[in-house]
Amino acid sequence: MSKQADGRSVSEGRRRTKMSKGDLREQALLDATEELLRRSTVAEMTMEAVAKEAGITRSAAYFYFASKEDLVHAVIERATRYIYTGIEASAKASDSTGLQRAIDVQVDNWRRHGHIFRVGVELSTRSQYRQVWVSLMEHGIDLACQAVAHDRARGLVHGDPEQDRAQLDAIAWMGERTCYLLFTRDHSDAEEEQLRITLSTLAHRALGYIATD
Amino acid sequence: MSKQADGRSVSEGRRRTKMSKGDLREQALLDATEELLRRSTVAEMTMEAVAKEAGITRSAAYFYFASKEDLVHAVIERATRYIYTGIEASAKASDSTGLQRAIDVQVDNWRRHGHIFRVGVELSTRSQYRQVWVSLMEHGIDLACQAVAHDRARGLVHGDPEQDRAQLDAIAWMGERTCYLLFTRDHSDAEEEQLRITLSTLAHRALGYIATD
DNA sequence: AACAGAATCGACGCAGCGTTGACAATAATC
DNA sequence: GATTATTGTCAACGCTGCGTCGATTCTGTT
Repeated sequence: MSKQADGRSVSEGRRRTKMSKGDLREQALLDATEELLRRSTVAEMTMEAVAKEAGITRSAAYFYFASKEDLVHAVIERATRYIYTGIEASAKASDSTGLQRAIDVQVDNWRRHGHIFRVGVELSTRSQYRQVWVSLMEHGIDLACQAVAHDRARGLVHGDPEQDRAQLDAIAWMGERTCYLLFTRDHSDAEEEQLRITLSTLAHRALGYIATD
Repeated sequence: MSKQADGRSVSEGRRRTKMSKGDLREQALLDATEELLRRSTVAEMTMEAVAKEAGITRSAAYFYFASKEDLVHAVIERATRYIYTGIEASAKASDSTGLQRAIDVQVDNWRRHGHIFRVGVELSTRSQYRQVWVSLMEHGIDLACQAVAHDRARGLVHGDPEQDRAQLDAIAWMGERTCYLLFTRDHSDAEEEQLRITLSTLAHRALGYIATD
């Protein structure tokens, strides 16, 4: 669909890569898209609307992004970069377990970037883009894995670490799915908290954390 | 979108409900759709193709189903009815726990009806159709709940049953998501077995089943 | 035979995506 | 500052695919 091997992002029309005035338009398009996606699904959102919101013509938009999907893809990538740094940052210590923190990070990210994550999930049903979403998840799972390993080193976990990866994999997708369902409908703070507790309890028990609940 | 309050299914064009020759065509359309959906996503599948496969014109198809989504919806409903009966049937006793059986049923259903389930997941990102899929899942969760209650009565589970429902909810969606990911890509039998084990272990530990692993 | 309803089809309108080619603005080079 | 290349813009076009309509044929009933 687009190049990815070379330096730059997956999404460019016929544009050269060089700093210029039009880069503002590119940003404007990304902003417009992200904004519109807050209230519509990918299918509902139209290029006409995006272009209008960004102050240009629909066809002009195709100068910057080769296709609608590429545009959406770019929005996700941009958000992803931002989110990644957030994940690393919150790896600082606290009194709770590393696993607990990993779960908190996931739920927090859904709270803050739910509109983007929602789009990621939607797009992940298209075979060409599934990998984008899966990769993002796997990055999170890697971090969770490290957190659990660290917890083990602190003697917080019993049982063998053989299955940790497989379990965390399943747990992460459980979090994704339940968060998706919660954050794409009206819900109370209490429900969020309840979900956080459920996921936490479940994960700690499953991995063999010594009881503290 | 369509009526649902009265007797019949959600999907009818302008057709009267009466047994006739054209009912065969209706079946043919459903069959054609199910067949095409084995190899395409909903978005990729075209009404032209479905109609051709069923031996009629595209516009003729609209005599039977008001829209493409309604047609797909009908396919899911038909399969769902079939699957429901299968679920009830497999509630017969065995040496394993009820929870184990519930998980086996889920994985088995993905093995057998994966192509339909995949479509359900795809369609569930459309707000109008999410409920269809959620309802199907909830039906399964209800059964799993009963199974666990029964296991408790047999003394297989310790801890309080307070959170059972919430936990099973999360566990079910974990199963859905991981099965979706596995069954929509090439995979070996071993991977299926591994998934089954992971889900099973995780669920039993989380709910407080007495250790047998 | 006559009639009603069931079923079929071709043609139409429409939304939305992506393309093209001509043109304007901006920057680079001399 | 004039020439040229690059960057950016847009209107018009073509295309696919969905859903609709009205005219027409088929089928069974009285």
